[in-house]
Amino acid sequence: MVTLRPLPLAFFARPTLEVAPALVGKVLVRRAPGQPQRIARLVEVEAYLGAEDAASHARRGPTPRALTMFGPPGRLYVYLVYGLHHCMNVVCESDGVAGAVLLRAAEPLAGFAPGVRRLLSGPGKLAAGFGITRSHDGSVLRRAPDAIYLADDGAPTPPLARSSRIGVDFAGAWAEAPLRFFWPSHADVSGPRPYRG
DNA sequence: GGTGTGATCGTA
DNA sequence: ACGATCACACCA
Repeated sequence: MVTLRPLPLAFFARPTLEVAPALVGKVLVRRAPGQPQRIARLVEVEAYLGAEDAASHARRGPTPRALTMFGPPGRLYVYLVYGLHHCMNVVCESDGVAGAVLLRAAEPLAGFAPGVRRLLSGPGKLAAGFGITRSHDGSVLRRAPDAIYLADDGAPTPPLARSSRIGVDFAGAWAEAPLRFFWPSHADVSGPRPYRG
């Protein structure tokens, strides 16, 4: 049994561009009632910035959907995409400043069905794997029954690559900004294989 | 009030 | 390559 050190809220009270790469290799943890504790290691994330970022939900200001992105750091920002899938983000920056990191893919470590390939590869699958829905929007990351949190399990810092973000072709010049951070060649990274980098 | 649109995924 | 499916953002 490894020691899980929860990331303090101060970890997220920093520029989104600092937090995003630092999250690759950290673990996501959730224990829901009557279920085994689920643990997975993040292998792919994307940074979404404020009003200047044409790919970000914050680009139109604090609209009802994006309001959580403008709130205090260390909370989940969850939304529904394409009417079907949920996407799970962690809010960064200080209260009042928009910024969030989209959690895109993770390697299952414990509590998931064994033998399933790439079970958490893709933001929709990652949110579904942890049972995260819109009802979790705005919830604080914390180690508590049924809550979700991010932790450092003492594993060494993984190799890191960056690329443009996925699925944001509508965003003009911002579509090409290298704001996707991932563990290159890791089997659980999302997207077509071999991944584009 | 009506309309267009996605930070995706599975199948063909 | 495409369809599923709907909250939300925008316009009127």
